[in-house]
Amino acid sequence: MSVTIHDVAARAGVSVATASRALSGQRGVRQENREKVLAAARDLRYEPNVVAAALRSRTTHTTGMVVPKIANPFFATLVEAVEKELQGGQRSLLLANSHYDPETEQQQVRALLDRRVDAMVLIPCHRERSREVMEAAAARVPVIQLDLRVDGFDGSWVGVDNEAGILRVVRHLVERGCRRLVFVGSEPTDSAAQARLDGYRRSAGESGSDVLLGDFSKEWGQCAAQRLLARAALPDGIVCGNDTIALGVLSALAEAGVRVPEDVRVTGFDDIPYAELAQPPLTTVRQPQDQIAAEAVRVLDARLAGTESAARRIAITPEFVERASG
Amino acid sequence: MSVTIHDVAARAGVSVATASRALSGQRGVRQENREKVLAAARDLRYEPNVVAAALRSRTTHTTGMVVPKIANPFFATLVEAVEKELQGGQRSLLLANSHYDPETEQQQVRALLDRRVDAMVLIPCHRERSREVMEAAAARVPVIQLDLRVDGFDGSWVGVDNEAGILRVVRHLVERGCRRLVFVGSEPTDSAAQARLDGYRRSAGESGSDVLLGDFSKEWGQCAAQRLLARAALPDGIVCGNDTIALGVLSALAEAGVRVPEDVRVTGFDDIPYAELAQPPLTTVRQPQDQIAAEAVRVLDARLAGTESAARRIAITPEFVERASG
DNA sequence: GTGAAAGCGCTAACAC
DNA sequence: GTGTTAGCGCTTTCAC
Repeated sequence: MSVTIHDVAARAGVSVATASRALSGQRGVRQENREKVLAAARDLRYEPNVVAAALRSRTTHTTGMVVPKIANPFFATLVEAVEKELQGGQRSLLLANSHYDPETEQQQVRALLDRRVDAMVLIPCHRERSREVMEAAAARVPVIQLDLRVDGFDGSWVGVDNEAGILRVVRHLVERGCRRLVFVGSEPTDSAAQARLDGYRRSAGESGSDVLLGDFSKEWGQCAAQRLLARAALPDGIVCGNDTIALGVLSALAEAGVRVPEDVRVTGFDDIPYAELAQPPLTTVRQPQDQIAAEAVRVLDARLAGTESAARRIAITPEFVERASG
Repeated sequence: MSVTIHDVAARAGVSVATASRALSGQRGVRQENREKVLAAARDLRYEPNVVAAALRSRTTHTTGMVVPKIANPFFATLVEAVEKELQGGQRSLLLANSHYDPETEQQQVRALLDRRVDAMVLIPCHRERSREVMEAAAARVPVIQLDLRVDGFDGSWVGVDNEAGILRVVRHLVERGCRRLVFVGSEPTDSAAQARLDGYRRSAGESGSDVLLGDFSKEWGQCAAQRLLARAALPDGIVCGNDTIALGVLSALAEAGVRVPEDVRVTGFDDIPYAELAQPPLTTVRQPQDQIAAEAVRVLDARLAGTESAARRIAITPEFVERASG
């Protein structure tokens, strides 16, 4: 069979306890013994069984993460950033996808809990229907909500101030002379969709009621653009709920021969890598994903260390990025 | 503490052995007892400790995956597809990122091995320098190489026929009248970069030697386009190593006022979701990621079941997608 | 079909 | 500082 800590201890001429201490870098082992153990481990090509360690120590050094859709570059970038933060602390990432379905999300969270993750990074796919599972998770391990959050749930959250972002966009468009705005966004099933819609309604004056709601896909962007093209008059500014929608809108407008920004200005949200590649490059609102991920892991670490127990809400003000489209 | 299988067994009035058998759905338990155990588990809200089960049974029902860059939508889509396939078999995905660095890749694979994953899905970031770690991994658990592979390593692989894809693109451009082609791709550090470059060199005739090599980023696409613009004469066709490069090329050309496809035709590879949104929409080669992921999991399952032991090489012919850019 | 008992490989008390 | 010992919670022989 494979070599165990007993073999290492025997070869080093110490007990398994000492071997364990030396291997896990604890202090309280004589330097000479520590070296003997490490040498023995190397010689025998010892590979620690972290499953056994996890069973005994009740910590798996694994963090669970559930995202609505990995293929969305915005979430993928977030996953990458979280993975990178955890990596620094020698932890692994157990990843699951909810496909924006609260029931799948619930199963996934349960599976992660069964696997005894130490902590969880969750992007709850529904403002309301994700509450139950969030509470269940938070009752068992430290949980941080990333980007999205559950209404009326008293848990920690890190994300951007979505309303402020949209306000900034609308102000910009108005300053550029836009008078007839329209919002193309997602049905407010998740908290970001809700906040962006709220922000638009509050800041867009008379245009505040002109709103087209679907989901956060490029297909919806294309579809919404078709509807706008079918109107008697085009708006002079299209505020999109995210970049993917905006990219869809842009492609449909280009196909119809509408000029951006001359005929109509278009804006997005998120600043995904493809926003700057659009023709024209997309004016948008940048989410600092590395910062969001770093804060999230920091909150989790504080909870794990017992340093902090109260729920934290960290809203980062996003950065407005002006490009040619708006 | 939390409720264990002993509590469930006690409440059901059976031994832990019977409880274990009933809970894991094994046959050889009287129907009546099975139901009593299941009812007890439900009443007590029993949550199995899969860490303990894994220690004893030596299977974690977890698959490890290492990708070069999660944020790349091509890889993200692959991750999503693999996750979906595993999900069907009640398995979880431990995900890691190599950042295209063989040393990081090695650490990540080691960490996954330490965590006793049952199998691994690897996208080796380097044709040569990933060999050592691939061999180490393959010696311990079933491993499948996805998309990329290691030169001269006798392990299973699932991906597309990259050469065939490029051949098809070049043929198309030549049929459209292109005579002065150029290839903008990545240095052949990974197997796909190599195969695409080879395919171009073999099929592009006299243009076969006109090649600009960098990496698979949009920044490189933009940079390469600048270099082409600085030439005395523009080529009439730009074959890009992937879509991200092509999107970068397209944006730089648009900024310079070059018309696509009138002045120059541009093609990509992968068919990421943003390819069809480009202006003009990008002609490219589609990789059937769902199919690739499904085949990969199937190969792994066959190895785990002991049904198959020989290395399998599955090359899927990719589909040519003609759009306006080429 | 069922139960008793023996570990899986490790860490954490506790004694020295 | 070090060793002995007792489990972590489960699955899996092996008897019956």
